[in-house]
Amino acid sequence: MTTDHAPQGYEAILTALRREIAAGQIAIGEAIPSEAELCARFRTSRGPVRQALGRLRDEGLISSGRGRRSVVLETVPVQPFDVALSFTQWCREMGVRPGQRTQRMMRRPAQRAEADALELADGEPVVSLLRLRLADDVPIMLERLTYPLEVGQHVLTFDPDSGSIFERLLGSGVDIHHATRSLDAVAADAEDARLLDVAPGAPLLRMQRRAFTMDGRPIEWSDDRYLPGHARFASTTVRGAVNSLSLLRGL
Amino acid sequence: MTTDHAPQGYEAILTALRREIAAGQIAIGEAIPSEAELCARFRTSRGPVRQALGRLRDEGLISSGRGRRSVVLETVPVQPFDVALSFTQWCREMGVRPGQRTQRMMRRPAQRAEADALELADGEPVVSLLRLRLADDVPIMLERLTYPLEVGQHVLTFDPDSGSIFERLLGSGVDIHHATRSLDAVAADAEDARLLDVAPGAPLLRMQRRAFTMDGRPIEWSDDRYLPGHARFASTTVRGAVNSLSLLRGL
DNA sequence: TAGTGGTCTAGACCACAGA
DNA sequence: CTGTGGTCTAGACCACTAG
Repeated sequence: MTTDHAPQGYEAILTALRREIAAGQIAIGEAIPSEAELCARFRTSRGPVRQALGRLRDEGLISSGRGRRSVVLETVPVQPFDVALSFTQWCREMGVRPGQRTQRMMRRPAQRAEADALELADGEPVVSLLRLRLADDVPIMLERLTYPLEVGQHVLTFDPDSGSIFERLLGSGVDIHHATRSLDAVAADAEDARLLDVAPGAPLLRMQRRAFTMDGRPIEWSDDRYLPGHARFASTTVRGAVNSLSLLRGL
Repeated sequence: MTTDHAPQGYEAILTALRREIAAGQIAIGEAIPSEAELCARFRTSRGPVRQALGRLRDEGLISSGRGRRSVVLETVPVQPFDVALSFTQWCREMGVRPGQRTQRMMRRPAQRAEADALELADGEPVVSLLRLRLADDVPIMLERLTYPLEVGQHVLTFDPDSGSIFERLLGSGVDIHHATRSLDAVAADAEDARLLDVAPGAPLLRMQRRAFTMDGRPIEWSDDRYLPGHARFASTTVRGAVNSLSLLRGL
């Protein structure tokens, strides 16, 4: 669902700068052009220029401050929303071939944790999947997905081994607007161990996710368990910018 | 290092709205005042109002879009920079009593991984600490901190059981400007197991962090291992907003 | 002191959602 | 259709940094 038209307005400035930084045309530690120079180059006023620079700052790509030139930081790449939610998109971005082996797909009554997460009554029907995800044919992650029936019907009529459920849902008009994620570590249970080919009790990195529509209805609940060493999560925090990763107390 | 003066300009709008949302004066799912209303209320133009709203959007507190009113989301709290970097600050925010039991503090030559992370030559002197961190006297996290000597000297002349190293460094004029963090899961080694009181091999949530000055010099390298169940990391991602948590390939 | 980025003003046009 | 938020313009003043 990524539009690949040449961006206009402040997004043109944003992608141009992002590209130049990524390509190393502006080295780490070097100053980017001043706002005045960017205004001239893109024939625009300061508004759009500052909008683009603000985004780069929030992403941790540059550092700026009163009186100083803005400077390129050593940085962790920031991923767009789609990549953040879709294993398939993530693989593409990483240059590996995404794969999946669906273990189970079923319609059944919601268990308590699922009902809570999806804001359903206990026992209401949900669609649940258990899929092993592969990168270049190597098992990397085990995902347990749960959808309310209304959403899950689009999944039931879909071959889950054929590609991205996320893209399928978007194509079906399901509007995923925002998501919350929680990261912790768990010991592999028997099923995890068998499918990911590790010893029972081995440490796994778990990401639990809830996805919502614009009006706040939960439409997906997932429990993804990653093999450490094959995947990790990263973030950059800059003083004065937004910091979207929080440390919370236990469940 | 948090200034507590009454904020001015767009920050006044920001904190006012944040407070109202936090206090539940605007319930989840409800619309916040329109931009025009906020302009009138704060006697300002759209610029500052939009600056405040943009921040709230990036933080995942509200959702907005063309033609629609902006709406309060169910949300994960966003933590300021200090809280994100300081266990002591985090505990205060969470309403628990921070504690620490320093196991080791020493000056020694850098090991290879440390030298890499701090951009030092192999064997250059560093200051390293091993501290068990407690919340309400319960062990929660084991931290291994490493500083280049130049920074570490401020730590050596400090009683590490007396409080926050982060605050000590800020007070010594060490300017921590940005940080990168990486999250994965590891099995507890013998030392971890003994200090955190778990079985060897038990899963731990690991956060590795590098902190930098404004000009990009690394000034801290840390490896924090959290007991799962006592702490987890969370993030909210909103379509169109910045997403500062990235999934990366293995190390 | 000259130039920078941070903030603000007071307008404007547009795409879109909801009544 | 009206009002909303998204974007843009062309100015302005300020605090600050670097030369």
